[in-house]
Amino acid sequence: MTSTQTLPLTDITQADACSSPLARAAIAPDHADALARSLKALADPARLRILSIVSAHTDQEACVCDLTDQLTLSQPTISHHLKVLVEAGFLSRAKRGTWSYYSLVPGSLNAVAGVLAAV
Amino acid sequence: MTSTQTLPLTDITQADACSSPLARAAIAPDHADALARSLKALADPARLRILSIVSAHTDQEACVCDLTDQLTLSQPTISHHLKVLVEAGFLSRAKRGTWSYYSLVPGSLNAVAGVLAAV
DNA sequence: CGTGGACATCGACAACGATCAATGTTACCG
DNA sequence: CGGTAACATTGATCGTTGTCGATGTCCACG
Repeated sequence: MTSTQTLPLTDITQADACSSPLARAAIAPDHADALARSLKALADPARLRILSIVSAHTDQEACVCDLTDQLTLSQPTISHHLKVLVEAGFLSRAKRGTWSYYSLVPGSLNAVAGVLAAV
Repeated sequence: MTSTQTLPLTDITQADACSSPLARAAIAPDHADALARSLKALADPARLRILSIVSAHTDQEACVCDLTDQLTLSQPTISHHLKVLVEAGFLSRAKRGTWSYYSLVPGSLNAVAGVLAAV
């Protein structure tokens, strides 16, 4: 194949020759920022285990004593993680008597997973 | 086939009265650790934009000059983010001539999304 | 009331991570 | 051969974050 160098398909307005054309638009910066915030709330082993323990219960609900029992972390640390997950919209808090019950926000995890797969 | 419905619904070794029974097992600690590492690599706006820019190209491939053009970050910083994404298994690097081309590892994002939805 | 239990908040500390300037490395070109 | 362009690596800085002990708050129960 002689390298005739004839590739005038279009006069590409490309910045450089190394670049290939785009099939679609990239993610918007503020969208990336929001998704990164959600992922940051999930990107911790303790918080993932908390979410899993909560969702493993039959009523999708667990109290803090369930978590302090299974995680080898101090109670203030677990409270901190719970706060992060609530503020990120993955858990909701309900106080009944002396106990605080945390439950999964339905669809929140699947929403992030869906957005992530679409990146 | 033996039914796995061997749940002794009676007196479970429940720690406290506040706890409800479990429907399934929680995530394993080392599994949570691995997932957290993957999510940590994704939990950054710049890295999400990099992945999006790469996957927006028709051949799922982009060179560094494409990224320095669109991201308002220094070239060393972008190189750092690319290294993180490669080591996490989301991107692969191919050097051709002077240029380095990064391409998506097929299925890597969907795999994390799937695991995340199953937590 | 007062006491104890369940949980949240505060303050501090150590480790991590995102960023950049400077420099190094490699390939292409005259 | 220089020289330049593309990209990686290094070193340093500085904000962020996971963790814990100490303390505070609220509720239940004698």
